[in-house]
This record gives sequence, C-alpha cells and structure tokens, in this order.
Amino acid sequence: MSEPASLHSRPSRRNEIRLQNETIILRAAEKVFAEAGYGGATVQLIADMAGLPKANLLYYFASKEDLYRRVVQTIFEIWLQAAAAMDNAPGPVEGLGAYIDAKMEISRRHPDGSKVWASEVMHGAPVIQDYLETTLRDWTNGRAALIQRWVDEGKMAPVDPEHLLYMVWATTQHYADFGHQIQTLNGGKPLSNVQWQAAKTSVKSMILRGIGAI
Amino acid sequence: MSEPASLHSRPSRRNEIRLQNETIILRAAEKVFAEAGYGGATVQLIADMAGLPKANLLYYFASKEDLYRRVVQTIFEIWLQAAAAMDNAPGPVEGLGAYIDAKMEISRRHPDGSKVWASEVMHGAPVIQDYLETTLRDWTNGRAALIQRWVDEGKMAPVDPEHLLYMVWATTQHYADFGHQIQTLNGGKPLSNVQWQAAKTSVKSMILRGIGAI
DNA sequence: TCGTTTCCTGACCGTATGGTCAAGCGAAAC
DNA sequence: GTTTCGCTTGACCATACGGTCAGGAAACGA
Repeated sequence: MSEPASLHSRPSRRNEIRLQNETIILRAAEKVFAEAGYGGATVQLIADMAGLPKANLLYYFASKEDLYRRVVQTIFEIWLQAAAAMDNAPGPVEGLGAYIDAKMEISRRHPDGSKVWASEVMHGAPVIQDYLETTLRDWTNGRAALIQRWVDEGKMAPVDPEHLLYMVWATTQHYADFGHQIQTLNGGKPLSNVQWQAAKTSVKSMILRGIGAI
Repeated sequence: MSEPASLHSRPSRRNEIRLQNETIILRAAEKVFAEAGYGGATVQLIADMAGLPKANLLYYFASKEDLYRRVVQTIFEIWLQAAAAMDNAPGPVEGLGAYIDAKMEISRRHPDGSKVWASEVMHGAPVIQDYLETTLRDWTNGRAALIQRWVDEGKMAPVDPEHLLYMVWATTQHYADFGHQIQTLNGGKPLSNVQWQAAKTSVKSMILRGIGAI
C-alpha cells in the first residue's frame, strides 16, 4: 500500500539488485555445475564465474545444495515448456515434429542445463526424484496414451509409446549432453546454423519415418 | 628364466593377488564414479566399496585420477568391441541391427561404465580427448563411409550417416545413463528380461524403419 | 537528517580430502 | 634358517572446501 505511483517502472531498486544478482549467480552456477558436476563444482568457482565474492553468493543462497536445487528446478521448468508442444496436435507428424523441434532448440540454447539434468538423473535424481514420480510420470502416461490413440487411429505404426518417447529424449538431448563429442567429430568446430538445421531435419525425418508417420 | 615348470597354472601367487585386487578396486571405482561423479567420488568411498584400506588402493594406483583414467579406458575398450559388430555386414539390417543389439547389451551389462563415459564426455573429455580425436574419429569416418555406400547401393534411404550414428549412440546409451528415470517410470522396478527384449526390438525396428531399411 | 533495513565482504573455522610414510607382515628365494 | 621383496595399514599432513560472522556501506522511509 505504501508503494508509490508507478508499480512496474521502479521495482524499488533493491528488488532489482536482488533479482539481477540471483540471475547472474544462477547462470554461473549452471555453467559450473555442467562443467564440473555437483561434486567437482566449488562455491568459489561459481563466485569467480559470477564475478562476486564467495560470501555474497551465500548471502543470496543458503548453501551450495540450495543453489544446485534451484538450477535443476529451472531446467525442469524449461523441459515442461517444451512438453506442451505436443498438445492439441492432430497427429504424430505435427505433434512429435513440434516436440522434437522444441527439444532440439533447448539442446542448442541450454546445453548446460541439459547436462546438469542428465547428471542429476544419472546420479539417481537425489534432488528431483519426487518430480520424476509425480509430474514426469503423469506427463509421460498422458502422452503415451495420446500416442497410443494415434496408433489406434492408424496414423502411425504400432510402436511402444514409451520407447518412442525415450528415443526422442535420448536423441535430442544427445546434441547437448554429448556436444563436446559431436564438436570433436566435427573437426573441433561447433555445429553451424546450417548444421543444426540439418540435425533437426535428420532427427525428425528418421523418427517420423521410424514410426511410420511419413 | 627362473620361472618353474608350469608357466600358466601358477601365476606366481603374487601376480595373482595383484591382479585380483586391481580387479576388485577397478570394479568398485567404476561403481562409485558412476554414482557420485569424479568430483563427488572419494578414495575412501571406493576403498569401503572394495573392502580394503584406503592406503592399499593408493599402493596399487598412484592417485584417484590414475584410477579414474583406468576406468575410462576400460569402458572405451568395451565400446570398441561393440563397434566391430558392424563389420562385414552385407547391409544396414544386419550391420546396424547387430550394432544396436551389441550396444543395448552393453547398456544392460555395464550401466556404470556407460555413465562414467557419459560423464567424462559431458565434462569435456579431459582424460580421453586424444582418443576422441584419433580412434573415435577414424572409426566414425569409416562407418559413415560404409553407411554412405549402403545408401548409394539403394539399401536404405539417403540419411546423413553421422546423425544416424548419433541416434544409435544416444538411444542405446539412454537405457544405461537414464536407467534411473526409466526405472522410475516403470513403477520403480528395473526392466525385466521381457522388457529389455521389447526395448531392443522397439529400438531396432524404429531405427531400421527410420532409415528405410525395412 | 536520522534511524532502519538490506546488501556486501574479508577474515575466520571445523572438517574432509588426496596423498605420504614408516613400520610390520608373510610368502618365496637362496 | 635367513634374507629378500612385495604387500598391508594406521597414523599423519597440508590443503581446500562449505559455511559463519561481525562489522561496514549503501539504500530506503520518514
């Protein structure tokens, strides 16, 4: 109530600082966790990457684990956004096509996040186990049912929906998680725009043909 | 020259002990590195898993890094064995089919090794970068040429060989690296024999159909 | 201007880690 | 029987880590 005139033009300077620093720290943390893993990452390393004193990080985030949890949750939310790409699609070509596009785009724009996610799952999902058992399981069951419907309607070959989803996840995330290997096999250079488009096209056409949708 | 009678029946007791302990230690190390990552793994943890005093590990292996290097190299050799499955195949159905089978079998039997490999690559391959640039690159180029030949001979659709290989790697290794996620989505239970067979069949049929080989 | 709240940070602390070492042990070689 | 040599291990060490804290600086409300 004591907030003056413009509610959005002045986020009170303090909140602005807080938000900005939290963003910087989270970005640095994502990178360091991706590069070194949770155990290999140190608060000092993240602080250096963020350009802030270590004690300042621990002013904004209670602990290294807390920071890690925030990073993982952020990635999970990005993951869920792409998940919506399958909604309201008339068939597998549109639905899975859009989903693959979205996931490839995430691999390109958030490779660090993808790596942190992969690492978290590989280590037994100590932080997001409950999400796996609730949100992810529900989403997967729902989409598996949708795919099964497409099968029943003769829009694609009778493939097991879950293994199809695993293939989509695996293939798209590979371009982020194993980006270093791909880059090495690409003569040491990152994939160009053209190469990314080719990758997208290749993946989509192989998968959609693989399920008899095209 | 002073070696008595039977050269193979008595590996001189001491070599036997050495070999046996090294094996135990390497097995324990693989598991701990897979579960905790390089940074999260401690020599003490590996020693406990192996049932030996910490100082004894460091008698057989000079350092934690040395131990890790040995684990990664072992995995790379297993990887290369499966790579031979594509050799001497008349076409993609036999060649890629056998390769996918072999890689799925590795995911099932060496999930820890697969995770260590994935982790190593994700962190920029600090230990096996030279292998990536030599052995892996040569192998990949060779197989890409082979696949291209199949394409030219009309045995499969004109797909980009490298993206096809990436898809095979990603999909097969997913069952090891993301085994925990798959298990969670499977009601918390590991895949049964039947489910593993179904996974193999699904992956093979989707990929082989995806490249127009069947 | 003054009091209050939030932000900032160098110095510090207990702990855990990778690695060392010296002394002991036991099987084999002579 | 004695010597040799690789194996074994508890104790130890320097370092680096996550986290704390006290006290100062800056921003804010009145």
